[in-house]
Amino acid sequence: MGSIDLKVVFKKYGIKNTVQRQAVYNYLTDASAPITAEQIYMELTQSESDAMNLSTVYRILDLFTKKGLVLKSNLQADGKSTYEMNHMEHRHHLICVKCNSIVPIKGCPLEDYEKRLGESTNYQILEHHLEILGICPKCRK
Amino acid sequence: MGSIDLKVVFKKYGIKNTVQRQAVYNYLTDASAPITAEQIYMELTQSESDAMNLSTVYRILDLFTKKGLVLKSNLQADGKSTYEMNHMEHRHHLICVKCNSIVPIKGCPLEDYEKRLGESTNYQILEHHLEILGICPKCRK
DNA sequence: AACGCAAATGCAAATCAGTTGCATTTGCGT
DNA sequence: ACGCAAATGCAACTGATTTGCATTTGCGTT
Repeated sequence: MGSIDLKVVFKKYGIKNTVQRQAVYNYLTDASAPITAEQIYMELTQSESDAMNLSTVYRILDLFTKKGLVLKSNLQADGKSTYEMNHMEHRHHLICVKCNSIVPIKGCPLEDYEKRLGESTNYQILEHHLEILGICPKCRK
Repeated sequence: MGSIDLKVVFKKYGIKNTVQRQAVYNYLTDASAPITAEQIYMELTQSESDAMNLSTVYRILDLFTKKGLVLKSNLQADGKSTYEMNHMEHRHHLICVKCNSIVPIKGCPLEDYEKRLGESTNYQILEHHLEILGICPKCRK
């Protein structure tokens, strides 16, 4: 968890080191699911030491997203954007609708499909977001 | 197109018949891609005869969505919601990151995959959300 | 064919997520 | 330790969507 490590990580990405950025980074690292800017703000603000302004949270999330450290998505039904760490390897998750547990899925079912889709539509396909919802073995009982 | 037909359709869904609702319904029926409330409002307001208030458009879209007549989604990166007729079939969309246009994709690449995934993980798969981002032919130039 | 009332609409004001301008503070290279 | 560009805090703003309330409209009833 050391702040020394983070300084190095940030430098690699050309991101200036600040306490606020470390707090957001650490919070995102610990988060097991995509979260909203508001959630991050609320949580951090509760732990006094990491209090910061909401607009700063937005600015940091935008920065991290631009630098490729974080993934932003708009899939939420309520229209709020969510953010999560970019684990670099393209990944999808299986979400249990009962217990909300999230499990990463091995492999991506869309690799070939994307190629074909790009050819048939003449779009330059850049990326995709996929989440699969279901009920996990434990909750099925 | 007939308003007589629509009256019947509405009644089937328990929707009271009004000129505004007919106008929105007809406009959505003719639209080939998901559109925003604003777009519907602008278009209808231009054709004098169908002029109506923006909040009415929102209310009608909410109603249609609740009744299952229309699908709402928040895929747009710019935060606007889009609406389209519910053709009852499971659908995904291709979103242009430059112009934000949205095009429905024929077929779902995940049908078989879901079945296999369910077997291998022992999850009961319920549904999935997928958005594919790219650059459309027009914007590629 | 007019009547009455609940539901729908118009309008303006409110709300909510996210953004921006600007004064102040902080990190980092020298 | 110094100085300046970049980051933050704060408050005001934006743009999409929602809401309260007065007015209007659709539709079953007489």
